[in-house]
Amino acid sequence: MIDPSSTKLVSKTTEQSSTGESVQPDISYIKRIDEQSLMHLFDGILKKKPLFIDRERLSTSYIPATLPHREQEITELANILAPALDLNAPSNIIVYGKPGVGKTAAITLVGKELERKAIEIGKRVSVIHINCQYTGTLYRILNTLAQQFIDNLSNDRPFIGLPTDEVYAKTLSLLDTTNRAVIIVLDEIDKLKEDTALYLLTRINNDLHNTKVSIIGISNNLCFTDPLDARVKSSLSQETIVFNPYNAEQLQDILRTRSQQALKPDVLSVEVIPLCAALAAQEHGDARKALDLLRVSIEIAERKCDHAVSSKHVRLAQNKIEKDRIAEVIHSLPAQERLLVHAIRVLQRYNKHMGNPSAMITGELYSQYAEISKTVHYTPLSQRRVADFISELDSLGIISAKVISKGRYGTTREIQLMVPLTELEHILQDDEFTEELGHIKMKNQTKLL
DNA sequence: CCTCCACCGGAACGTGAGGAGT
DNA sequence: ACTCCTCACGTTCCGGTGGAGG
Repeated sequence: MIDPSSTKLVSKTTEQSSTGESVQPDISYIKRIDEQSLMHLFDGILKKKPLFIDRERLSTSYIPATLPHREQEITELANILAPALDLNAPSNIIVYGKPGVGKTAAITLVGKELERKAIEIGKRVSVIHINCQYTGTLYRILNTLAQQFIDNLSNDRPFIGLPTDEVYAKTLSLLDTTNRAVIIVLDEIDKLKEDTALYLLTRINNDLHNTKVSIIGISNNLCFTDPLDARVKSSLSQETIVFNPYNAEQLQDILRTRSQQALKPDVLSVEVIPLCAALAAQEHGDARKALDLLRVSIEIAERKCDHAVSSKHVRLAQNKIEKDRIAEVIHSLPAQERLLVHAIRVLQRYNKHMGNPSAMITGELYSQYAEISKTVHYTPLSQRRVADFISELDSLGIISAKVISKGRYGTTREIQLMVPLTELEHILQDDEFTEELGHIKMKNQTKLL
């Protein structure tokens, strides 16, 4: 976030000093801002009565000491992992469950307890968490693993620029220096880009003498093992644990427990927790969503200086979360994909103007995109590539793209904007292409009119 | 019933940036 | 300078696909 006023300050002062004359930058107006507003900038905020005691407790990254309604899964995990304390390799586990059902939290909790217990009884047990979304190749996984065991005092460095088999060999030698158990947690294991990685990792114990390794794979996708090699599949899923979605009542429990620790008493109206829970339960019982909703509701109430949070704040929070998400997604898109969003915007505006309620189709959208690209002096990408962008925008929830057959007139995708047009236009207001495309929209419309 | 359109979407491949060892 | 790798981004090719229309 860049504060526009601060950029103005910078540009003004540099402008003055760049004239070449030895003039001191005029800072009188800065003083004015200081004295008149900045001095009191935080006063009002500080005067507001905070509703939080400990905001962190409602953060999705906070891992509480207990996880309500996950006792059974935690016990199961602990039973399977217990052999690690005798330096035996526990069975490999696959943990399934939708986002926000406590998979990662439960495993982190059990992992920490396992490491603590190991220290207590004088054994070496390490639990290493790797997110395959960011570390999706064998090479990177090996590097991450190796880094955990590199002796800080030695000169060993992470290896880059070596053949993968050499990195594998070096990682093994680092792992195998002493008797220990290592549990590798592969979060979002379905994002792993190489099947060979799983093959090697599940057979790693054959190449080790002192260390025992076992794998915990976490996946949202129940079918992710389907395309895998049968040997990998059986070795990876020796044990399977499924985390079912929380229902609304369980979500209420979670929210109550957390808010008791996070908030001052009597801050929440009675309907708030049931409403947050119900809204999150609609989306596959996602506790993260429920917590976000509650936290943002409280923040909104706090900002409005309200003494209690009501359903009104929850609704506002729900809107805000969705708007922020869409805006963030669109702003972070690469230029070509944003040009496609502009094409959608222009077509949607045109259709609305013409009173034409029908959805866009791929061919139509591609032509509009190509025209817009040329206007801003970009080379339009191939239709194949743009088809992938359309799928991506669909999965991001910005549009809905449905494959339909128009019979003799071919197969296409019917594309509908899922964000209100005015909101999309608002989001694109400060986009780098908007100004240049402003007149095109008009030209296009008059031409088509 | 068959044809055929306008795409879909998988597969294979190319390119170039970037990082670090040799 | 070269090697060995990842990774992002893109293209071309081509076998489907499903229903309107002949």
